[in-house]
Amino acid sequence: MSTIRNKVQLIGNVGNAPEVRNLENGKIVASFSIATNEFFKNSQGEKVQNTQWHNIVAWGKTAEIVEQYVGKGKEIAIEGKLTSRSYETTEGEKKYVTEIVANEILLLGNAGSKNEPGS
Amino acid sequence: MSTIRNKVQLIGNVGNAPEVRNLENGKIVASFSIATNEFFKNSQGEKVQNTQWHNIVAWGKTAEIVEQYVGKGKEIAIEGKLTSRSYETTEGEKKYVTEIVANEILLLGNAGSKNEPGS
Amino acid sequence: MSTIRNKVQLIGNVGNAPEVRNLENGKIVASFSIATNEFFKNSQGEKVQNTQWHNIVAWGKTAEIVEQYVGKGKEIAIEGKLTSRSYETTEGEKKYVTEIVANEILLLGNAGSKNEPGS
Amino acid sequence: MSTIRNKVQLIGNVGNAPEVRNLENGKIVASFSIATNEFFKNSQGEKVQNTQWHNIVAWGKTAEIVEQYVGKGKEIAIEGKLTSRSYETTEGEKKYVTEIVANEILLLGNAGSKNEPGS
DNA sequence: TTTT
DNA sequence: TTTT
Repeated sequence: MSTIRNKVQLIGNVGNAPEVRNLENGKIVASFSIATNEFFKNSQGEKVQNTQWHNIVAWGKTAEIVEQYVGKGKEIAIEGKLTSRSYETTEGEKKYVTEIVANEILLLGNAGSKNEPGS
Repeated sequence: MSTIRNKVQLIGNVGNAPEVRNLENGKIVASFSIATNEFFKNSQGEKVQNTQWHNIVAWGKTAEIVEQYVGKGKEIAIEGKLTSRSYETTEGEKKYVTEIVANEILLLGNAGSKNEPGS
Repeated sequence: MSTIRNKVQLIGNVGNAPEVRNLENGKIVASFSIATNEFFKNSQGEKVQNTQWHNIVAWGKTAEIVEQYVGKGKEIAIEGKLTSRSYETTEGEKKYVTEIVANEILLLGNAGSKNEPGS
Repeated sequence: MSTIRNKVQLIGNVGNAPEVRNLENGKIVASFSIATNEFFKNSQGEKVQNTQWHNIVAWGKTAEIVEQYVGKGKEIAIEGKLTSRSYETTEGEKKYVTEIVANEILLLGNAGSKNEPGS
């Protein structure tokens, strides 16, 4: 899989408990969101925070790492590729989704296990 | 501007003539799309191409570079940050847009000027 | 400063107390090393660690951040460009040095202040 | 192979014909150098070019791509990890080498084959 | 929905 | 010279 043309690198905090599903075809997929926070000063000199939320999807072995180690609030680094896809809602409305398909995840700082908040 | 937490790097081809606008506040903004192509073999061993389209936005000096040098079909490298925003259509429908705000653009290969397709 | 052509990104641990110097020309420069650790299994299935050491240099505002927040053992992410330079020793021997000139540094995990090991 | 902790990305021109060797253990390795050029204005407002040279090493399948497609002067993008190693010369002098072990190579612009200078 |  |  060539990724040099399409690469996303994020360092941020996990926003929710990852959802991990075992598909009928035997594949495993994990999805969760992460927040990247940017801090800067506005024109009045006040500290301002800009938070961006990103949808992350992981497959296979990477999904298993998510299942074992990634929990809400954890600080992680991820690398992946930026993808968009569309689907139709049950009402027939077309929806567009942008996701990052992660190919690497790194636990940062006080990782601990998913349920033990670090040690 | 800190970008180490939120970074997108794309190498691909420009899909349309960039739209450049001079805003009332004196700022300049350019927008265009680029396609990243990934080639791989499917389960039947056939060569398959996966194309992803990305919305790019550039401000200020970077927008001026776009105006001068970036044209449809050109191969470029861009680096920026991944952002999402929402707006309401005139029909009151809420729309979500994901864009890459470019902070650096590099013209690759046989660039030429915007209107002379290379030499 | 264009960095899209020459970019290094490291996530690792600081190996020594950074040396910060105020030069005669009024500039400030900080230098330190960081270790990046890669873990893998060898052909006997044993866990092996490959550690690479990197020389980091930071100037100006980035050097001041180093002075204030970066201490031995801290986990950090850095981004910069890869540079090589040569110099002659007092014995007249030519030496080559490869360094990463950091333009961005991010403190990870339980950062704390330089002298208080986190909280 | 985890690369998220140690990543180098270069876009530049190949400086020499790659040397490709088939080792006794059946492995193949390619080595070459690339130049990254940075353009800026000095304190007198003159345009200045800073060129950095980098040693690239590629193994296996990536080495074969080098052998087939990478020639002197070509513009390429590479991604890899930064490594240092030492060896002793036949005179017993210890030498240090810094190299980028490439895991991905992308031919840019007017690629052509190695011996046909593009088409 | 995270974090500082 | 770091860390897990």
